[in-house]
Amino acid sequence: MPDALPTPPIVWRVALPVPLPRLFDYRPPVGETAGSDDVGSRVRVPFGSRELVGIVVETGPSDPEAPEARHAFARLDPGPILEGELLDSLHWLARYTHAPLGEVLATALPASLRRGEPLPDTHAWAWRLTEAGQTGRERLRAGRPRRLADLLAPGPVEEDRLDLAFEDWRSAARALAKREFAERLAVPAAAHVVEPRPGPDLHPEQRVAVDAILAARDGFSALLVDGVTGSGKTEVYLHAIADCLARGKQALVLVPEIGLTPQTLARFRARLGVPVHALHSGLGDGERARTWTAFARGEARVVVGTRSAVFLPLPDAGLIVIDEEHDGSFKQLDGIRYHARDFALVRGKALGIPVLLGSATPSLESLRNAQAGRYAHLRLQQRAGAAQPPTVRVCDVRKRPLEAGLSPDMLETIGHALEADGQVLVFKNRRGYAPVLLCHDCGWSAQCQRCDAPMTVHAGGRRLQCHHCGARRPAPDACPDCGGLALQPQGAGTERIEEVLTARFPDVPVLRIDRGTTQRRDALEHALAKFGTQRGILVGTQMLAKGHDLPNLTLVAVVGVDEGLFSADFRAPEKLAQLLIQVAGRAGRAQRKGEVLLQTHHPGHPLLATLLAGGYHAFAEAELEQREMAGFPPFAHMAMFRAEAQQIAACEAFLRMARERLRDVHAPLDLHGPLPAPMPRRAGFQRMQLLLSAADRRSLHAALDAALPAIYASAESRKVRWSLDVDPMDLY
DNA sequence: AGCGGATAATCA
DNA sequence: GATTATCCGCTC
Repeated sequence: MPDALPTPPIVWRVALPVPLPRLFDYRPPVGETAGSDDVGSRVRVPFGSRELVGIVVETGPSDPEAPEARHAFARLDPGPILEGELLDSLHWLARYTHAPLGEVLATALPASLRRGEPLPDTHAWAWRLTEAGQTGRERLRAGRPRRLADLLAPGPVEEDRLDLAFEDWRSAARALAKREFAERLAVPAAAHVVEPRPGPDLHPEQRVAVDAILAARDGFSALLVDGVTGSGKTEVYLHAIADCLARGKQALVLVPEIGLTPQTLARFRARLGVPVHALHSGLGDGERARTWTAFARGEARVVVGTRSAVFLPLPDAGLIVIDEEHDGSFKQLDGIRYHARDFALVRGKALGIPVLLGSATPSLESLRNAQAGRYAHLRLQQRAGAAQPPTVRVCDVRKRPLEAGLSPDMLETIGHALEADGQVLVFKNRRGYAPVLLCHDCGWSAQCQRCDAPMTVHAGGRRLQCHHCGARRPAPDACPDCGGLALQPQGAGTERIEEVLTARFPDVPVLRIDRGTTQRRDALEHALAKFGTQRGILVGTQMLAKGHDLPNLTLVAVVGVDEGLFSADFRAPEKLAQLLIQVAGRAGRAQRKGEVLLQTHHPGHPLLATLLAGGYHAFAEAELEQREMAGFPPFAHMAMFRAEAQQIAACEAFLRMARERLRDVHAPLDLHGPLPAPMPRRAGFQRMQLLLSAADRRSLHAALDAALPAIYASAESRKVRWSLDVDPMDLY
């Protein structure tokens, strides 16, 4: 009988947050054993000279060929924190983005859990009366504290219920607490349900949509809720979510970065009768981890969140909603370049639940999927209530004198709207005073020192700022080249438009809304609330394009149309059409009929003509034909390698090497590049890119799978910062 | 990525 | 001739 070989120890195969496309083996801490139920648990391990937190993704006998595995320091979780559908879907995401699994798993976890901190408590808070409060309650004068005390008299009430029961209870609670009449206590976060409030009656189109969603609730399907502005898409979501909650299931609602307003949350809270969690970048680490854990434990039922909320565990999933599904903010542009909408669809499929995609201006990808029968297409073409669609007019400004880019006709129309006591929105997608500072004598213009881009003029002409790297400096008084004093701001941003309108209409308030004036999340809400419905002018960028109800808005004036008409990016027409429709949708949401004025030098441009004559869907149809003829997405599939380094030669060497490795695998690919990036120098780095395009997704992925090991291993890759972006949104 | 070790450039 | 910047290679 041969000698028994020593049995190899069972090791953990751990995904670590490092940019290396492989797993690392560890033996468990001395005295512990590894088993397959460790998969999904966090472990703290030594890695070179440092210490990292990783996730066990496999267990098995150690590889006898490999150097002996080190011992892990500790197992951090008693059981898996990533498991089931979420873990499977994250595996899929790592394969699809061709990113290391460890980095994908790290992006999916809230920061504190990524660092290895224990899962937080998920208790809720409630208020109750103290004994002094019980006896002293009757002596309180009528008012908020008394009202709150009466509410608490029968027993403790959760804060979520107080949110629904009366506004501003927090100040009343503080008053009671100060007198030691009431106290806050931790209570289990049971999914306490109060009676959901019924919404308004559905109109027939909404009814059809809701019925279709409810009929589909027992399995995966994608439903495109394609409804014009004001058609009541949110009401449709709310009905679907209420049904999902009534069946004891969880609902995930994804909204664009600027869509998560207090109003949106208040509306969901008021209607659904359960705690509605918010998840966005403004939240602290602790709060994010608590929400994540509450979902993992099945305690939380509904979340409204931005992109990263797509990573929440949903053990009792019933529905996923992606509102404004066309919005660019669903795509992450750095780190793991995932698309939250697409990942949500993958999760919905794995979970066996419906996924609603809502928009007034669906992405061409989604429309194509609807046409091909992969998505149910639910159209809402009527505006709810009394609202009527605005009239849209093109304002030809050729040969007209412009004042900060505003034509006389435009100014006159604005004046008329103000005389009729209306509100006017002037939309210009450029912040700052002017996009360029130019010397009229010699042609010099102010460029950023670290980027290939002109600096934007700010502060009424006194400051220069780079919108790409954040550099700032005072504007020069004289031209640095010729010494002349003929420096002139060229073109107009929101700041200059505000200046011109203030001078022209001195007796009405002019409010400017852009990233310069409105940094914080709720600042926009406050500013708009303060502005109210009075006669006046709003000047703003994208920020004003969606959401906010402005019931007295009668005129929307769009000034920067032309810049979008001739961009090299194949997605530019789609983005412009979506923006125009979204901005136009701001007008006439209530009783008063709205008017939209598009100022352009190209009144005959086919994009504008099609959009005006046939609306977004006519545009989309024409644009899809263009894309098909040109071989662009959604009729082709793309990926982009990007590289940046101090030396452009290093970028070029890396991308040429990548191109050769991709050619080696003989896949049916089109390779474009290496080419300079649209902005060849940014923040001091030289940048180049290599575009891959394939008629079918499978060959694109097969080629990448085959070529990436050599690309990772190459010497060239260590001399640059490089990334791979599957389904890039910006080619130029 | 991040770290340690090695080599190359800089300075009293 | 020692100290600081850049290059390399490795991470179970």
